[in-house]
Amino acid sequence: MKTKSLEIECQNCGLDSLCELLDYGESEARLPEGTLLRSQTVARGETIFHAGDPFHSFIAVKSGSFKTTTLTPQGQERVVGFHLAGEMVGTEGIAPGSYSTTARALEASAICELSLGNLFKTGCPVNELQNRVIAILGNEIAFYHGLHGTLVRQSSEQRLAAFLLSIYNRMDKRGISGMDFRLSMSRSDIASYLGLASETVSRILMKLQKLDMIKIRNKQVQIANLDFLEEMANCG
Amino acid sequence: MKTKSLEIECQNCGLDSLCELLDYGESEARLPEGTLLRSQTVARGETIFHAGDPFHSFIAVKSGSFKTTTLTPQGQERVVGFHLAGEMVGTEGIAPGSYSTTARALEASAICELSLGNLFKTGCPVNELQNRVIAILGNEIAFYHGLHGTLVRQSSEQRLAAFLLSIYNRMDKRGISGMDFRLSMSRSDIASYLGLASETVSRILMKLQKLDMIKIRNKQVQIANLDFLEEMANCG
DNA sequence: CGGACAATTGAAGCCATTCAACATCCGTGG
DNA sequence: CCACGGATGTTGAATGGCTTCAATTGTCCG
Repeated sequence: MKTKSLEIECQNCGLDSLCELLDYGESEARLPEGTLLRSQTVARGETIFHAGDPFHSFIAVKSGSFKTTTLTPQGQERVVGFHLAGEMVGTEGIAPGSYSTTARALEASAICELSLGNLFKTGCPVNELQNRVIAILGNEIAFYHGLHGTLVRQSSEQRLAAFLLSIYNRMDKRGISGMDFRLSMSRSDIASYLGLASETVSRILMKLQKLDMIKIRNKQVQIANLDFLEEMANCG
Repeated sequence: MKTKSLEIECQNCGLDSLCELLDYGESEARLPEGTLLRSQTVARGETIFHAGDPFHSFIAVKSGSFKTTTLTPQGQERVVGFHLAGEMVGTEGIAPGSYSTTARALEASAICELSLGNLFKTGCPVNELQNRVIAILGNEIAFYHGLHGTLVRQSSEQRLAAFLLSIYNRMDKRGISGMDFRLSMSRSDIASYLGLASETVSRILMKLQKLDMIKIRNKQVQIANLDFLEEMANCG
């Protein structure tokens, strides 16, 4: 692609509240080896953890994007999440102690890792650290909780409109305009995520374009009428 | 109903890891007033918080059950969660600082409340307390995350079978046999939760009975063939 | 006992899937 | 740089599942 993968600012990253406490200023040198791994690059298609792997660190997407998938009992992949720049990946593994999904890069990406095991050996104020972990987890709960509304609506148009809006909102929240973005995932990934057939995703996207809500060219999406899109997501 | 609402043991409650730290033994007297409110009774139909209310405490269901709902832009209620004895309610409000749902008792119930504001004024070991809060939140993330698989599957049979299984598993986890239980919510509540029409819920439940997977009489459900039910939830 | 509400059942219509064919994109190697 | 081939995306037609509307039955609570 011609578009360079944009690296988000630390201040717009989901891990920032922890990083800030750990290493802003001169303190980074005091961290145990391997505690904070900045901007590890990940090639397109590469996985950063597999379902069943032990949970080992907090991971935030620094640039690019990931999909998380589970295997159905029949052995086919089901997409359960997309993770954009600035967002966390793999938080579902914290309490069980192991990941329940496999995370794969949808494009050339970069991640930051913060090791949980080493975290509490640092000399930094643990109270504050834990409070910020609690805040991060609370945000994850709120996000996953809010998903219900967008996934369990009958009309495929509503679901797809809501999906596009969610990407718009998530990018906007991280300080990047979401009016124009690239869908790094395939149509069938979207279909799997929303519980639709990939053909249906194609059809609806074309329809949204005919209705002048979006302009879509391959993977590039431009939101043409935000209000109209929101109306469709809400009302049908 | 003839069936008496069963109060779960503290050791099977989602809040227990916190309560244990706070007041087992003789320490309860030292807690600030209103920190821990044990077994507040809630009448059927009563709400314990509304969407938009400020988050004020960790809430666990001690007995009975609740539904959490949001209002669609058209003003109709959408069920986004059911909360059984031993489970937490309202955790989605922690990070935003306000609830995004309204929680209503589906039957005569009881809850325990643990005030977040007063929590850290106690003389108890805050580190350990925070660690347990983190564990609780992690569990919530894992639960909500796992929902995706059961909600986003096309066949209504699969969704309903998975729904019944989830109740079975959740009761089992809390030390109550889930082979025989009472559905405290209405058919239309289930329908709203799963994104189906209430008529479809009725039809599928009757069909599951005809297939000898369950026995159902009004709200009373008995699982007759667990393996078969699991097979349907997984394969179709 | 009666009335309101909830649940079941039937019939018709629509929407999404499925299967199939075709078009386009994109990386690869000539 | 262009041609090629596999992968991905689009489009069409037919089937089937779920919804909708409607009527009936059943249940709960005054």
